[in-house]
Amino acid sequence: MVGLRERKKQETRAALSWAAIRLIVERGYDRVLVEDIANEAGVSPRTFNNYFGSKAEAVASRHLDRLLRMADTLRERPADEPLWKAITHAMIEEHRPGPEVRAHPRGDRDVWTAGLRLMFEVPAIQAATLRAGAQAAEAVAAAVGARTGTDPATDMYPNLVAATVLAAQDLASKTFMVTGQSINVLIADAMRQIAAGLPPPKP
Amino acid sequence: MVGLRERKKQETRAALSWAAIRLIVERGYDRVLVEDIANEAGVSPRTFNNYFGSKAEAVASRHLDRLLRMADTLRERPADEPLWKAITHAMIEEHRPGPEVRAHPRGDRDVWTAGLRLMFEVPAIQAATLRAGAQAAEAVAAAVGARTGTDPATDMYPNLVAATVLAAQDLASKTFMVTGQSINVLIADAMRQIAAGLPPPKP
DNA sequence: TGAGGAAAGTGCGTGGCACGCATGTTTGCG
DNA sequence: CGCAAACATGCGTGCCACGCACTTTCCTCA
Repeated sequence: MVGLRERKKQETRAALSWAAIRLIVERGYDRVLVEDIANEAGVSPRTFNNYFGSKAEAVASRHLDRLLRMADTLRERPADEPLWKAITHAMIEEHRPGPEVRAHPRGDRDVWTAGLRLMFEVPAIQAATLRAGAQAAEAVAAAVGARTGTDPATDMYPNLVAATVLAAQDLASKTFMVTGQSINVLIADAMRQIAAGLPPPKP
Repeated sequence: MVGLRERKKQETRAALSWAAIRLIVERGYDRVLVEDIANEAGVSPRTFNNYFGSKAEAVASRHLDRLLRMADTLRERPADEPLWKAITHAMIEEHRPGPEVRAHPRGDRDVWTAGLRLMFEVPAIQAATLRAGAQAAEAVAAAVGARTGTDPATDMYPNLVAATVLAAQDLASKTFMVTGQSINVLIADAMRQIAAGLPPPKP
């Protein structure tokens, strides 16, 4: 049962995050005040900091949500599916624009890549994004642990897998941004190389 | 030729970083002002921000330096050494306390682990540390690219290797912090698993 | 060797941010 | 319907990051 309270809260959170991204893409990071974002989202400036600890965190929160959904998706893959196949599926799955993206006005490719660019180029946002990745890695490690019968608290294995997966995700995004190749292909390629032990290319 | 100017600068930088770590370990992150750190390092508060953009960055800078030295070390390994062996060597090499650590009063194990703890537990420092890792990853990718004849700008391979190596480094540190196992053993183990393609454990 | 210039250190001022606290307002539940 | 908890808001505060102008220190080259 999801109360109206919880729903409103998620809406406000999403509105703030969207507003932050949109305004910062338009004007640049330090020409956007917290006040602007709050106004855009129809909420008081003080409320902004009830949801996010900083502008950067607001921008990164959409990334975090996506990664956490990926971890959930991984949990729901059939248990007898091979690990690497399940992970690759989960990753690709979450790169399809969700309903809230389609519902949003002008949530198209340009805005998406512009947002990506922020994540890699604005120092404060890069830091927040990486931190989101670290949080998500815990969730992924838990999922991998559940699937392989290893304990993330004592065993490096699931954490290694999680960290590697997150790295592949970041790298595929970065490469997509630069070369424009299909992100699904990039992800699949990265995962294939990792599962093969990253052997040096034979020249 | 290294002028006195450059030397002084590095000394000030190191003094600020040390002061930041020491004070924050003692009192906690938000009970240390930039002013305190500057005083401790014998420099004006304004000067602090000529070296670092934030308290967190000052703490993370030692980590960054270490990782960059690791990239250099990797470049200097014999060219005919297998890639994974060279990387593992470089990683372990840089985990020996350098001369500036031994020279420093009380630069012992407890301070080291306390500093590590900061990196994982204080949000702002975690973010700065991760960002340092991302910077270092570029240097490592360049070294791997040089060694394998791949181009980090266009090829995912060296970047995948770099990201994975950095992840192993972080994870080994974290595991060391929790379990107290030998960091060298942890690094070697992590690298072995990665080079083997992270196969799921057969129960 | 000493004068010019670049780089580093410093003091001051400012806009903005993160957050504690107190208060009003909405929501869920018995 | 009414109460308690959760949430939104306003206000105030301490700190921070940084621009600018000025002084001091060091390097270079004629």
